Amino acid sequence: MPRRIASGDGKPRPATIKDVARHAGVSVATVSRILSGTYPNAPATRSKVMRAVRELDYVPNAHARGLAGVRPKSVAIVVNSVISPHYAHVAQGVHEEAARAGRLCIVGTTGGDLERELAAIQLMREEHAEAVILVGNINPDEAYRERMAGYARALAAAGSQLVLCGRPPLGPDVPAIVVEYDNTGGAFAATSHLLSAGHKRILFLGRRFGYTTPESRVAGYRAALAAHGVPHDPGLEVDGARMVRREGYRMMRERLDARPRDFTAVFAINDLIAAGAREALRERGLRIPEDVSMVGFDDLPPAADIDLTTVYIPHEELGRTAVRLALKSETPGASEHVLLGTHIVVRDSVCPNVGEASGPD
Amino acid sequence: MPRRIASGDGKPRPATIKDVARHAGVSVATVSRILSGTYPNAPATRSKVMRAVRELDYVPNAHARGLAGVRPKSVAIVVNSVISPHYAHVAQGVHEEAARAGRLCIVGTTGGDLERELAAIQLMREEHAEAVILVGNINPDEAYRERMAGYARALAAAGSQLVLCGRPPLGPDVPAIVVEYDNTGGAFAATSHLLSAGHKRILFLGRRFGYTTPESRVAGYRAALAAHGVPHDPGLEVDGARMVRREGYRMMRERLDARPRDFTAVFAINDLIAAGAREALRERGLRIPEDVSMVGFDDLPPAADIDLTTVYIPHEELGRTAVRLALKSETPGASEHVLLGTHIVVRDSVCPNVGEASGPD
DNA sequence: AGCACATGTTGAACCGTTTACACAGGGCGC
DNA sequence: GCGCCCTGTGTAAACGGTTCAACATGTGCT
Repeated sequence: MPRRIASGDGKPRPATIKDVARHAGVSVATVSRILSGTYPNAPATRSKVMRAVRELDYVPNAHARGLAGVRPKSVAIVVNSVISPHYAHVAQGVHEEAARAGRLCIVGTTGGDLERELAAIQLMREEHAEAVILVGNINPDEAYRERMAGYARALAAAGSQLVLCGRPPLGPDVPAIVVEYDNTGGAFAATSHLLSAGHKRILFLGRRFGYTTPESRVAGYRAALAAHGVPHDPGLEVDGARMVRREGYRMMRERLDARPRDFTAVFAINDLIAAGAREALRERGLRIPEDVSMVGFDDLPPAADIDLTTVYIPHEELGRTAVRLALKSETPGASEHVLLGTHIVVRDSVCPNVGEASGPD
Repeated sequence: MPRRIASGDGKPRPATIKDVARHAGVSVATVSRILSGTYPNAPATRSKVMRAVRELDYVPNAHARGLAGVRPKSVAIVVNSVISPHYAHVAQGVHEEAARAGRLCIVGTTGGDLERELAAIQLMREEHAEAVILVGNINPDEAYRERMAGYARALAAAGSQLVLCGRPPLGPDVPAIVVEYDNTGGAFAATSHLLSAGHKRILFLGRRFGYTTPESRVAGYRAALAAHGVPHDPGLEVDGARMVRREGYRMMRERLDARPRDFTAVFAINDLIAAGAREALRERGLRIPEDVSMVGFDDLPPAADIDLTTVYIPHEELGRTAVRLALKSETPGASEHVLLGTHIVVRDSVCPNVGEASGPD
């Protein structure tokens, strides 16, 4: 039965190491050493102390320990949102690996707002976490680079390892571990898959300038067209804003409203966009894959539900790798660059193209 | 240009409040008071200090502050998994409200394992977070109650407010804020919806004994049958293990393998189960809603994709309310009980039943 | 001129832990 | 019997903030 120490005014307060020391009849140093387990100690003393710990229900104070120079057992992660499946899966990987190493996770969300991201990092500097993992797509303009580089150096000075996850390096002189996945290769494979089925008019849905992830995927799309000797029509690249289902619906619907259909296949920049576009096509009586072929990107839950052929990203592996590398590096401020592979997952959303090279109708 | 203090060996180290004080030519007490903003101070001093803070890129050390008796600005949350949509949405609500209040979130995951949950709480006690929010379904046996009650009191003693989110109270004498949603009412509404369409043989998919959430939903199902004067057939309640898609598929598939179909409608305990069951039905050539009507529970992403009528749970509101109530209560150890409403969301998965009362065939 | 009083600032104690350093006592070789 | 190492323990000084009590300084009142 744990008994709580009563302070002067009768309110219970958590037991401290001093209480344990008094209870066990030893000094605080002895208690500390026995609990840390890294110093020689006599079995008799040890059992006395452990009993006191149990009886008083003592847990060490993380703040005091942190102050005393022990790096806190925590990993910080900054994501756009925790309900966006990609971020959630990366976060899951981070949590798994962190839990395995006995670490807690400190999570900050940004809603895609750069200022909120920087504010979160600032708060995390105060926490002195072992690692600060920034995940996801970003618009890396010059001002951002400047500020983030400063934060990177500040984190290194505070002893925290910065990790960029699915985001390009900040520059050669900025200390950070970078864990990326192969966007361009995945987009190349997806586009090639459609091209091999005979499609030549492939709509790219969700282009977005300035953001690294969409740009890499567009690059893969174009490279595949070039490799197959299919002419590139910029008119087939549709710009999108947010990477959500509704936006996919909007893009496809507006496209179909604006002009006759001039494509036989769609490469959606991610599965959510694909799901939205699919809905807009269905409203027009167009079915997948009979009338229109489609490939997505991400291989997240909606893909399986709608039988979508898509590109698999090792979401959780990204998170796990980020934590592993960060905890491995002794000296914060390490630099490293890892690229994880992607691959295509074939389901039932692509049919051979039997129509005209320039499209149906 | 922030300049970092160089320690003896040349390595940069983060600036401390002493550095700021020296740089500004005042005492540390003055710096502390100006930064906390709660004491009177002269404008001239203030600007001197603020300039020093900027120039040295000073951020306060959360551990030191925590040690000095200021409650850390953080909220802890324990969930089953961060990729399970329900938990993710609740967590999103927690994050939103926490971010609004300038708090970081400390997240622990359990994978549904009670020991890991208790271990996470133990770690969180060390952190002295303002609130510890436990979310989700649980199997509250007596041993669990005992231990959790002990933890609740320990948290209260440490000044942290315990919040149970979507989980029943631990007992009258255990200090905790409880935020639940109306499982029974939602299940009643869903079942009534099917009954009103003329269905009398309604399969309940995903019963699970001992767990609070499934039990409340079964209770709502039975109450609706009783209210409509429809006899209750225990043979229509199918037991499930985990609340995932695969399990829904398994249950429906085994049911259809085992005996002729003796139901015209399905009430799935959640949307994931519904999605899996739908797949198994489709493999048998049974379509929704033409051949079988179906209602789910949760109103999470898969539901919209498969046009599923379902019961809406205020996931994010649960998280927001938990944080709001926890931060509101001055004295940790407050007790409160809130019940949030649910309502049915009608999509396209229910048809009027035109067959026999006892089912088709 | 003397006093009360508000305003700003400071020195120092304190929070709970780790750890460098000092030291006690026992076994051992000389 | 003496010095030595070895093992285990204690003392006290950090760590970086907050805050209480004390103290200057300036202002208005008698």
